[in-house]
Amino acid sequence: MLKKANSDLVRRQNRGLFLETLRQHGPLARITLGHRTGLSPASITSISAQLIDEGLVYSIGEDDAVSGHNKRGRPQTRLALNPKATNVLAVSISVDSVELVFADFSGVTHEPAKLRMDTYDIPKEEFGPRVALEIKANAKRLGIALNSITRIGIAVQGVADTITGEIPWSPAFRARDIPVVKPLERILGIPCSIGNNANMIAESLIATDRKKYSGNTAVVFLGHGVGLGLILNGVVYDGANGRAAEFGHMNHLPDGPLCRCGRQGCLEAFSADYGIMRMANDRQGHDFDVHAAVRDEDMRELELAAESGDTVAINAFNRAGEVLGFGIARLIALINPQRVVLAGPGTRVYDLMKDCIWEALRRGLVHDLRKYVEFEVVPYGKDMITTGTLVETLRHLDRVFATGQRGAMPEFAGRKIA
Amino acid sequence: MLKKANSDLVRRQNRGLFLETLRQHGPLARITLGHRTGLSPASITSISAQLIDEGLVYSIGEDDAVSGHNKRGRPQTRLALNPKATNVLAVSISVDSVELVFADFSGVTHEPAKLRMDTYDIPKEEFGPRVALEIKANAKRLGIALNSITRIGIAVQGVADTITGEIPWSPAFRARDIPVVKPLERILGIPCSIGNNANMIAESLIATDRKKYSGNTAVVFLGHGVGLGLILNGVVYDGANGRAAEFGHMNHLPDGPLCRCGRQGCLEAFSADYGIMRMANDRQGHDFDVHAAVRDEDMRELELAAESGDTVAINAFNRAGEVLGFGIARLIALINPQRVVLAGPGTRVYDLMKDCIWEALRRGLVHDLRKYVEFEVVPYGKDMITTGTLVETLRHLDRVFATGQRGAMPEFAGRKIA
DNA sequence: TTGATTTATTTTAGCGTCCAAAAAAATGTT
DNA sequence: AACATTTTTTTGGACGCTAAAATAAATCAA
Repeated sequence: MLKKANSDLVRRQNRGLFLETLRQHGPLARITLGHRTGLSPASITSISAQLIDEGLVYSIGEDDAVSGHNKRGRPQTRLALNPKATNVLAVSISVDSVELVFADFSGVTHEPAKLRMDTYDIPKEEFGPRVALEIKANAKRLGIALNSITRIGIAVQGVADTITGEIPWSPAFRARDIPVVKPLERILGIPCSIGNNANMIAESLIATDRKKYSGNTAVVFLGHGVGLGLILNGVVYDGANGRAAEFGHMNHLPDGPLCRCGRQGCLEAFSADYGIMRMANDRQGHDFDVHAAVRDEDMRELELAAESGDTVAINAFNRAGEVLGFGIARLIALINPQRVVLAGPGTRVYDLMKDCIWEALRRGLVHDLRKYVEFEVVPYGKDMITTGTLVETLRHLDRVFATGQRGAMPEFAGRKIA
Repeated sequence: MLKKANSDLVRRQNRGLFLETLRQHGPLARITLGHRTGLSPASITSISAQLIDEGLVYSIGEDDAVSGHNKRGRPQTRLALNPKATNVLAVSISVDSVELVFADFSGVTHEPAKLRMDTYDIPKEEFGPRVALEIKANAKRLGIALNSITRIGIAVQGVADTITGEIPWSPAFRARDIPVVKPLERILGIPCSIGNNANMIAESLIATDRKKYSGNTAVVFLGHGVGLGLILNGVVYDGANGRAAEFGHMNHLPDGPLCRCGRQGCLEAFSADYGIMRMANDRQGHDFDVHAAVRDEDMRELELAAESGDTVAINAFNRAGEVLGFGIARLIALINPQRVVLAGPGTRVYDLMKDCIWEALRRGLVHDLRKYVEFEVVPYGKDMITTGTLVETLRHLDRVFATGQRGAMPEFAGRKIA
């Protein structure tokens, strides 16, 4: 259904386009902005005057060697996002650790603050306040005024409900339905949003190469669990309850091995670290505790064993790859993405899984569908999650600022710092 | 990524909104259009004057008892889509049959023309021309000038590639990659588009109850095959190659029974009519010809047997339901839709499958995801497919006409009728 | 019958945003 | 110093929307 359009929409959209373009390409001269956005020089002048006036954008002089344009004529003056316009914060939650990354409006980050926290056993109503406390302390430490932060993005390992702002289930917590967004907003008075790790990785991929990833892309995250970020028509897909893409808990084999979620035969029960470890230990029975976190060194050891020819270890990784392959086959049958990206620490052993993934794809997917999909394994950087969270958060702010009326941000009205 | 906005966009969007609103609600007075669209009376006057001038809309007098407003004051004059503005055509392709439904711009249809055609054995390059011939003949018979038809929508059982306009694979054809859109466009000189049945059913559901279905909805079609129409964020999802949602060929069980697509263990191999029939005949081996169409009377007979207590028949339907349930569980894990709709002739025996579907959902899906999804079985009307096709086609035209410049329709430029 | 009242539609005057074209600015070239 | 070149700003107008005023067309009430 279309929406009513008027000059307000035009302003919002073109200001948004202006900010987006600066964010993507970095500082640009007005003339270049004109080319990139398709707007006329006159409009660019007008919009930039406003944005400069509002403090969102500033002029960074002539900057000597503007590549390619050191000819004659009036020199270009480049415009940039004003770092001082506002600050944002990315929070990444995983087992026993919470990471905070502060950034300014131009996207420049401070050194990440990695906090150890006993997430697993913390009472659920204490978690939000505890994080809020840490945020206050670290902001203070870095000399960032709390009221200069206009938005907080949160990434979580596990299921994130983007609508309620809670964590319905996560390997990081024993408890369920942990409220995060509400307590943080209440205590800090700053708008928050939450999403899952895989979606954030998808966001960071879009940011690094928009053209490549902004079609229909599925980002499969391999690690302690198996996650999925879906980019559909250039936008990260959230589902009806903000809980889409529970790829790890997509059933592979009815009545298969026990999964952390309590069901049997989920993909994760084969292909996540604990599934692989269980398989390697040949312990299908209930003497294996699926809830125990697999220690990184144990996993490394298993990888080494496989690489040096241990058949039991190799079989475990092969099986993980096979099941993953069938999962991806199902995914492709449903979504028909242009591109499937494998990411996460689990890709370290991609070589041990590769052949089985492909064999499963051959067995489980018609050639017509398979042949168009491009596969890619991306080297995993831990910062992909916080980067993606920041990108998402800043883009949201761009849209808000594009309205050009602070009044259009109800969440800012009468905001007080607790 | 945002797009540049200007007054052109505003015009397009508001004219589109105007037409969409009339299409959805039927004839409306200007004042009501104002309320529905959010546009001011002045704008409505201006837009309607243009559309009337262009012949897209006309005034249908006062029409006596305008419900609720037979009070005093200046009477409303209602506006309606002008049936004479243009004509469209929906073509529905299935095994041995091609159906043509002509409609005018207001959506009023002529009696469907159901043509018998030996689709299965027709040489692939003859199919398009053959259909074109039938279209010409039937248009003539109905007194519809070919050049009054501005768009043709085609629905097909099986896989439709919306980008190439071909049918990569369909149970209706022995051949593969049957060109449809190109020959029709070449011979008739009319823009065509193609889609699959399940998507068209999804379109027709959106048209009947926008509010209910335009969130995230999955429409599962049960019949000779198993299809899926995905409505994501209110829009029917097509995938990267226009071939999304090959739900029927989503693998259920590695190395399971042979499917028509040549793979083993596809969902369809259990839950489509031929899968059920094979199971009932207890013929897992290769003495069962998966390519033979199941006759409707045989299927009815099996249904009757099951309903009167035949355990073999009951087991076949139960198994079909179980596999379908696991398929839906996987679908929900990936997409997290608000609503899952079962449609198609296969729903006749929903009662025989219901319990197994639910049991499979219980086994294959975490409760957290399951609890939010609403299930629905819609009575199947054969016309859902052509209705959906027409709706989709007319909406496309609305958008084209909304530009207000025939020049904006490159496909119309210099069009000649062969 | 006539004027008051009511409701729908059209007209008028003005606003915001965009854009083409002209003007101005700032530098290089000769 | 005059001209050339390129970027940016200014000017003047177009388009589409809207509030408010004007008009239209009916009912109601005396």
